[in-house]
Amino acid sequence: MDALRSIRGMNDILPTEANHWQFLENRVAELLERYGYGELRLPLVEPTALFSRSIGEVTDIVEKEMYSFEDRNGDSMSLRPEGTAGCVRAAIQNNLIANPCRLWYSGPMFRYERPQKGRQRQFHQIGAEIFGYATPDADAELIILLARLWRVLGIADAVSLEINSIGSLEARAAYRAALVSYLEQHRDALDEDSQRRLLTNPLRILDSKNPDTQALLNDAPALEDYLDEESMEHFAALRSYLDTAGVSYTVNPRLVRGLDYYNKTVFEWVTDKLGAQGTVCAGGRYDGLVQQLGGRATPGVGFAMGLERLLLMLEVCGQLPEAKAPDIFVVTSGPEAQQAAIAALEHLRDAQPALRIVQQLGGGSFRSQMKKADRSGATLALLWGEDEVAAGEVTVKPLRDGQEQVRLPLVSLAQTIPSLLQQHSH
RNA sequence: GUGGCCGUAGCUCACCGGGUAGAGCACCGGAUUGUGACUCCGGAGGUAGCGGGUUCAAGACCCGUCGGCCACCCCA
Repeated sequence: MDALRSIRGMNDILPTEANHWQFLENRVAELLERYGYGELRLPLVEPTALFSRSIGEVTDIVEKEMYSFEDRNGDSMSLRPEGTAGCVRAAIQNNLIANPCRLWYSGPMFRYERPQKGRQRQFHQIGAEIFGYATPDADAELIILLARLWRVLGIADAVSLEINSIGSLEARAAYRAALVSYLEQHRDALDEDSQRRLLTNPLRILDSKNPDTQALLNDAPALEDYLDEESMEHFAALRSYLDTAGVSYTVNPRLVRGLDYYNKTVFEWVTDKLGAQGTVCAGGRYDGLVQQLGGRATPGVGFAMGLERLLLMLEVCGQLPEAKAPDIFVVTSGPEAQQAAIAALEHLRDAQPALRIVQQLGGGSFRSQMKKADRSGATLALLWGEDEVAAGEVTVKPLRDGQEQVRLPLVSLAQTIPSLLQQHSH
């Protein structure tokens, strides 16, 4: 019988890697809490309509990338392809937006795409949203927080910030019409994908990777010429906050985003170190979304970062934490010694809860147990044999620095171990 | 959804249309019967992704399929 496999693009995270995940998740969570964000834990499955109404009916995400199905009641539901929609839904449903608030969430997202580097079908994001402030200081806080995060993670030199304003809904609609009208006159010069986007999502043509298309865009109407006064002021204020905070950025007038709900500010942190999937974190403002999803009109702004991509960044930048070796590896010889060791180790764990203590299971010759002790990377080996049991003692052998082993009375083990570890760790 | 490259031991990879498919690392045992690392000796581990075809002969060539990687697309 063929062994079953995980679904394509949905990967197991193995222990070594899980350490890296914990490291990253802990750093991000600590920082968000420091800025006063509260965690929200959200369902992985939501009504399909939540996503089609927020992300946009004709976006690729909704049209061909969602895992949608009917439950036994016949209701259409979907695995969430992103986090903002669910967060907004929860904020409305639980009336979190009665007052302004800062929220964050994390977890797996699902999109049916062809897997490649930095892109899988189940991927993980941490996102944060601010509700209730129309002012650009909210946009600035998020971006400044992120700049700090990259410094904390040691990847600040490898990412750069691009920002843009896509204006109000009305400004964007006017611009879209002008852009489409221009591009339709040059339809034949457009690449195939952009011709398709002309009908579905014309603004996305702006960040096409096709050089001919980009050349054509040089003479196209510019988004910034269509911006409304309020959006321009908002954008100028944001830039000034960033300047003051010392956050450097480039204004990319062709930066749009794939999701329909954005207005005014959009931003992306990008890198050239991850191949084709260079966006590590992205976000923007969505002042109409809460109302669109049935809540009282409430401005919002937020971001999401891709954890798989950030882990790749940490690896590239040499910022992953070292594997955790045990502090102590326990070797025993004979059944009496094993009995004595089990009892003694539980006392030690009571007295020193922070220690990582690994006991050899399944017996084996003393020699092979010692080999395992060495391979484990432990700082100290604790050795119990007949002699030690008879004497009520234990042998402590340093494994890393070539120092001599010592024998201790069992009763003093718990209090002596910390200084021995200190002394012999490399 | 489209295209390119790739599937041989747990891992990294060799091989050559013709003998029983190899190496390094890892693993197990021993040299050292209570002491790891360095060294030496031995061992286990493979239906060559799967299915079909060509051939006297296929792991190798062809087709299909599944999987992986990369790019397009999409986006975190």
